Parts: sequence; structure tokens; C-alpha cells
Amino acid sequence: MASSRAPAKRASSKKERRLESETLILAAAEKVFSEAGFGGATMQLIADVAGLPKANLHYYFPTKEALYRQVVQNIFQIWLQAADIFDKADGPAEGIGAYIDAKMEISRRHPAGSKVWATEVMHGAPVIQDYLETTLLDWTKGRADVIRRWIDQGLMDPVDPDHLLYMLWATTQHYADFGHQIETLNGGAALSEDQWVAAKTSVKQIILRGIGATR
Amino acid sequence: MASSRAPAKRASSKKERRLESETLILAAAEKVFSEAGFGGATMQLIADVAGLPKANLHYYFPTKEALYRQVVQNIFQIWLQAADIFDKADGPAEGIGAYIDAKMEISRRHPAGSKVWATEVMHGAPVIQDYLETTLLDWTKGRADVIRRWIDQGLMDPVDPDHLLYMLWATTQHYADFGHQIETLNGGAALSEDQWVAAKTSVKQIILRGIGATR
DNA sequence: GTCTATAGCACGATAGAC
DNA sequence: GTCTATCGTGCTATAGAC
Repeated sequence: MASSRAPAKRASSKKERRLESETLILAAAEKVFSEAGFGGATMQLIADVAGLPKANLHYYFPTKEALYRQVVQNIFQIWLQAADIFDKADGPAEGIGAYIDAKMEISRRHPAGSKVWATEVMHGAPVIQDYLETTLLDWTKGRADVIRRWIDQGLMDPVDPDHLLYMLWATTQHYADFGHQIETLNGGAALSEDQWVAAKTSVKQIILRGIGATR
Repeated sequence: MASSRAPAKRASSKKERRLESETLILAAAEKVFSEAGFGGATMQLIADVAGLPKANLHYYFPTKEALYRQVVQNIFQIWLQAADIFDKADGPAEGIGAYIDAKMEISRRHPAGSKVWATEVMHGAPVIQDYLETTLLDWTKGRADVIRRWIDQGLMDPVDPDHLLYMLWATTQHYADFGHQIETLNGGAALSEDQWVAAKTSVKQIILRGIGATR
């Protein structure tokens, strides 16, 4: 080996550069796909937002669809991580309350990702159908079991677990997906810190009271 | 005048034929736009679904955007008509309950329209921003006043009217916009009649209890 | 690894015969 | 009013110099 060009550090640096460019492209792609849809987005516009020549995108991601697929996968991971909160709770007031808070925070911090996911599902999930059928289905079944256990323990009213989960997804993601509409109805201004607190409070109050989990 | 070619009937027949073709094209366009988005939809595909040559579409609608705009406007009208129920009610249990039923029925009967609307709003409402700022804003203010009156009369708990309206929109439209996801989680089958009843019941139960309007 | 230049293709729109 | 044939544009993707 001797002092031959420190391959470990070199490789790491290369990987880092690649990761950096990929992250930059993915962030730009998420933004553009969310605003224009898959068909409306152009590789040229994504390249402009990322500050790179168009050809470089094709160097890191072979096709437009491969880039899109990676964007959707990233969002899905964020959803799943928020779900951990659900399991660590002793009862519905704590577990569902914390889950609503987490999902509302994601709607606030990652609205573009939520929109890309919503559009993908609305178009029939052509790219991520396998995730719906495996990971999401498993997750949903597991959480429905937790809700049923809480009902059996008398910690909340008997409600259909599936429809409760749909309501949780719908209400929280609405603040991301329909953020533009909410902003318009708010006089053209984005929700303030206080308004976000009010939104979280309202959602938690109505749903937790609605399922009889006021503690 | 005399017996000169009965212009009234002729014109009516012409108008009817025009209306028929327009309706046919609009139905096809709603379907294609909802499945592919504006950018992904092609005039050729819309023409194929409508069973007409592509050039005929441009005879009835000058541009792709004009056709799209008409589709979105039609959906907006359906939303507004469902809102009448809200006003005719004596209290929240009746008014909001009936509004949920009506919106759920629209999600079931016009899922494509709901999806086109959702996509349009998610992309920043480039085509119907004026409707958001005028008609929808006015409607929302009026309904918020009704809710505030019900609260003052002690017919329901004090909740933020705007966030309650967002929750009503989010939960009901979710069954249209995310219908594909719900179907997948339902084992790949569309919701049955009984399942739709369960969905309506769950949504009404949780929200009406949640706002203290159980009558 | 990066960029320029361009090939190849599909689209929206229209001209013009019927 | 209806349809065929086609024009011009703008896109994805790639070849090839650096």
C-alpha cells in the first residue's frame, strides 16, 4: 500500500459529491413536480431550479420517470417515520394526538412532497402501486389493530378503525395539499405561527372528542 | 315572415346537437384530465375517449386550456349546489350532517371532477384563482357566520369555523381524491354499498360528536 | 464528470377538401 | 359542421467534445 493516493478518503469524497448533486436535484425535482405535475414538469426547468445543466440530470438519473420515482419514495419514508409515535403511546388521546401533531408538522415542512404523493395516488399510483399493496397495507392493518385494542380497553368509543385513519390522513394532509386554497381564504397570506397552532388544536379537539378519547 | 323555414325549431335542434357534442367532449375530458393531469392528458386521447376526431375538439373548444377551464368550472358548480343544504337547516346536527351526506355522495358520483379540482388547487390554481378569491371566499364567510350563530345559540361547542369547514372538505373529498388508495387497502375492490354507508356514518359520528352537536 | 449541440419524436393547432 | 393531412414547436434523451 505505502502512500498510494489514500483511496478511502477519495472514494468518500466522490460519494459525497454524488450524494450532494443527487440531493440538490431531488429537492428541485420535488418542487417542480409538485407545482406542475409529472407531465407539466420539464427536465429543463428542474435543471434550472437545481442550477445544473440539463444533461447532468440524465447522468444521475437515467430517465425522468426514475427521478420522479425517487422523489415519491423519499416522501413515503417521511410518512412512515411519523407513524412510530402511534405505537409508543399508552392510549388514543396521547397516541392519536401526537400522530396528528406529527402529520400537521410534515404538512407544514414538506408540502411539496405531500402534493407529489397526492397527485401520484390520484392518477392511480402508476409508479408506487407496489408500496400501497405491501408497506402501506401492512402499516394500516397494524394501526387498526392498535385502535381496536384501545376500543376493547374502553379508552375510546367504538369507531371503524379504517375510516378513522382515513380521516386522520385527510385532515392533516389537507393543510399541505390544499395549502394554496387555505392561503387564499386567509386573505392571501400563509398561516401564521398562531394560526398553525389553532389548526392543530382544532383538528385534535374535534377528532379526540369525536372518538371519546378526551382522557 | 310567412312559412319561412321555422327558425325557432331549427336553431333549437342545432343548439341541441352542439350541446350534445360539448357534453360528450367534456365528459371525456374530465375523465382524461383526472387520470393524467393537464400536462399528461393529450387532445388525441380525449378525442378517442369521446369517439370523435381530434380536430372536432378544437372546433368546439379553441384550445386545450379552454376545454380544461370548462371542466373545472363545471365541478365548481356541483360543489356550490351541495352547499344549499347547509342554509336550510335549523341546527348543526341537521345542517352539517346533511352537508356531509351530500359531499360524500358527490365524491362517490363525481370522483373525476373532484380530482381535477384537487390537482388544479395543488398546482396553485393557475386557471381558477379568480373563483377562489370571489365565489369561494364569499361562500366560506357566509357559512362561517352560520356556524358562529349556532355556537352562540349553544347548539354546538365553540370551534374555529374555518378549520371545521376545512375538515369537512378534507374528509369528504378524500373518498374521491384518494379513492384509489382506499380501494387498494380494501383488497383491490371498490367500496360496497354497505361500506359507503359505514363511511358516511363514521364521518358524521366523529365530527358531530367532536363539535358537541349530537342533538 | 461536465457540458453543448442535436437527434428523434409527440404534441397542439390549423389549413383546406368535403 | 366534419374530417384528413400536415405544420411548427418543444420535449426527452443522447452523442461526443472537453
